[in-house]
Amino acid sequence: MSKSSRRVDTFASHYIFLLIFFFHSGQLAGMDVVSPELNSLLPDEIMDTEAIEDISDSQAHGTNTQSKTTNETTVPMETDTSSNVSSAENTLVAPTSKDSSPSSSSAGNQITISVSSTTSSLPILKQSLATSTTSTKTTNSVSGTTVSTGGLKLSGPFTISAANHQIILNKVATAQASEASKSSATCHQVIKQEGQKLLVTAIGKSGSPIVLQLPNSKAPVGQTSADPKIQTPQFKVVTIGGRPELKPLVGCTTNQMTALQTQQLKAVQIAKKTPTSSAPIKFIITKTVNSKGASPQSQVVAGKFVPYLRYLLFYILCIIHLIFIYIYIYIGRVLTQTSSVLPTKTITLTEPIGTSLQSIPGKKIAISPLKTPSKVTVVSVASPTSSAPPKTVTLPVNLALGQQILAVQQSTSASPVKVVSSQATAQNIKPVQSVAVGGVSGSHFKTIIPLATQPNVQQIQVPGSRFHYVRLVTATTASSTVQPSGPSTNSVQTAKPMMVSTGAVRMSVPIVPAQSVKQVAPKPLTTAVQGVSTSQTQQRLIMPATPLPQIQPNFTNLPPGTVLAPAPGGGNVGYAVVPAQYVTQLQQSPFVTLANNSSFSASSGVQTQARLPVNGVSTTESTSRPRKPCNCTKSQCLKLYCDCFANGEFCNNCNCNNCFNNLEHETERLKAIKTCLDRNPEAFKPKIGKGKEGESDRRHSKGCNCKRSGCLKNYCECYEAKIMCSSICKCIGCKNFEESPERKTLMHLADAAEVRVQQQTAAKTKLSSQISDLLMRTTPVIPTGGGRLPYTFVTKEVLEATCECLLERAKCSEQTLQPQAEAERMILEEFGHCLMSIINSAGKAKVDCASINC
DNA sequence: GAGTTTGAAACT
DNA sequence: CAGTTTCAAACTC
Repeated sequence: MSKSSRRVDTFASHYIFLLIFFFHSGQLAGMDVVSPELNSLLPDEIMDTEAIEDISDSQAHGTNTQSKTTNETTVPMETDTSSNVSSAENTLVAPTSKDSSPSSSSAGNQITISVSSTTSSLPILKQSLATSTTSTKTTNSVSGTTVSTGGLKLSGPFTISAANHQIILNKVATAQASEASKSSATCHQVIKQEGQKLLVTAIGKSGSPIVLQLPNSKAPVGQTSADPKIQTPQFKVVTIGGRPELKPLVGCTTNQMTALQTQQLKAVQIAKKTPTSSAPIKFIITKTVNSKGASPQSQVVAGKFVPYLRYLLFYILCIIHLIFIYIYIYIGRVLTQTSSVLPTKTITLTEPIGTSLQSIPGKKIAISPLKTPSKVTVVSVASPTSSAPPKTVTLPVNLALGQQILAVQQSTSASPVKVVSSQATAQNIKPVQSVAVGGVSGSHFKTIIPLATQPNVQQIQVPGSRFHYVRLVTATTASSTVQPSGPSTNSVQTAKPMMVSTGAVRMSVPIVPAQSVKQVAPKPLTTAVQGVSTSQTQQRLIMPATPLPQIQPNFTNLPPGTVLAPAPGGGNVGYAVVPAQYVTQLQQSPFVTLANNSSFSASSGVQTQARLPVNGVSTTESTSRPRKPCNCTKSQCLKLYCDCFANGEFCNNCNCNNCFNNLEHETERLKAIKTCLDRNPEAFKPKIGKGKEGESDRRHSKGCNCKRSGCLKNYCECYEAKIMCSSICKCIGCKNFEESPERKTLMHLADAAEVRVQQQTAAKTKLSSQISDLLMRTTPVIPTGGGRLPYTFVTKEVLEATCECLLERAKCSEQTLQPQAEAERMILEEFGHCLMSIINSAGKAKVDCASINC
């Protein structure tokens, strides 16, 4: 688990602990968990409206008599974790007070409590006003009306059975419930209860859930459990536990949930770690919202839990709100820090028509907000007007990132779009699970915007690889609606994979069709946009925008920080590698460029341009050296005459005229790139490459053709690259070889000049530091007053005077024939007087200086 | 800074 | 592939 996840767990555990503590306190004090006033104040949206209505109805009916009997009898129980848990088949049914033979197979109200092996994590369930705090002792089978297991309380007829490391309390509504639970207190028997169920589940130390099940009594008696037709269509699950994933409550409960129910499940999950248990504990409160099969009896029973559930849900909601606030504060801080560099992006999303999503009005669906407050991922899905059925796309997001998804959906499709968010979140640890992409069909391209990092930085989920941050360079005018627009009409492009290799990381970026890209891009796109950046260094290699076959191999040689930019004009051009340092240009362009966020941040304000590594030589030297601006006048900087263009860079701060080497003329530029590559496929490859075996490590790939310069001037590319001419050079009168005296002389001169420059620089630096040090020593500044320190007043004259005073005192002592000890004392006293005089003088001078300054 | 030189790139 | 032209950097004054 990532740090962020752990942090969230800690964050959530804090509140959960308080919550549980409060519950315990209230229970032990014999108070109602939720007062009527508080209960009335609870917002209705906390709980499902239907469920509340059902419960209210059940309470109004009051047909269930079990609530009366709950207070009458309390069956002390004690959970024997060592024996009962181990016995998988032991079904212990305790006799209830009045209901003689409760049966789990009865269709009446049942409370099924599955207790894990340990009681350390027992939840407190107060079904009614029962206040018994007796510790329970689990026998083989216990039935009763009130059960207290550690902190757990149950009131009303019930049966308790332990099976499979679980203690099952089957609340028996009617006397019909009888032997069946005795005979088989396994989960299946519990499952047999039909109708609505209220499941309060906590996972104990062993991880087994504690299930409080309130089934509806409408189910016929003796009905088998596996009937899915009577299953409640909806559940509301509140899970509190250390492990984010939603584990099956009980085997029987899980079996009851069909796939449809799973989709309709609303889950709020709170990570928690019990202070008393090393293992994470999960409380799962499941409330059915099925209003069809509600029986009066079960409704009454469920109504008893309404205060508790309301209370619990209210606090959980509060916790969620707190976490959201925390997230937003954190994001706000991050955005504030990055807002100066990058503009924030406005993402407007509309709710899909006919969607079956949660009724969150904000058009944003917070998925598992409790997981990580550090990062929030917003997935913007701009759905086109295509009639393609929406497709639920699952994003295997890296868990370590601990991000969250604010899934926002824009879909004009009539088909409902499902966000399998909470469910997936509950089932998996991954905080970011799935995103529904409305209207997207067949797209494997997912875009996630981690707001915590940079507003425009997005992540591309590359299959088989880790997250790759990319960045959406949006248009200057943020559109409120995510509508793919642009002059480009070539929306269909063949997907072609690109291999980007940066060191040990090799990444395959599938180029999806432009149409799909448009859907994920929240900004108007003129064409398909792909950007991949895997490092923070800048790039310098320009790759052709056309889908030339010879281009793709070059991607393997892409330097880190390479950015792929789209062709603005469309046509047959696809992607081009643009310098990462031209983010500002990209930001203002209508194109979308994806790049490494760090590279963007690092290069946003830097005008220096990096060069490709030359034959493995580190680029740090060349990177630090700013590229010289070009002065092209006739080539429009679209030919290899231009160094910028040849180096795969945009012209920046150049002196060129009529420059086309920019994004404004990207079409022409791409055409020029294509032309150059047609002429020479290796035109943009570095000219200085590795030599043959035994030769120098670096040599010119083509060799020079010098005739007059003797290859000893910078006209010669070999000499300019500080390499010697090789056999492939066609130079005439070459003097750029190893034994060349001219070359040696030149090199010596050059070295001497360089050394001289370095020495001068070092000397200047040293001198400067010495001067400043001397100044600091001679005139130290008092930080507060700005005057001189007292010791600076101990000048030579002062020292001489002090010494004279001390000598005079010594002479006096000698003349008076004082003993040596007395003489020394007198001298020391005199020295003290001198020091005091110096200090007083310094103070006076300081005051005077201050007065003068005033 | 203007002019010249030079050689790579571009063109034929 | 060779010759020519174009071009911009390097160089000189």
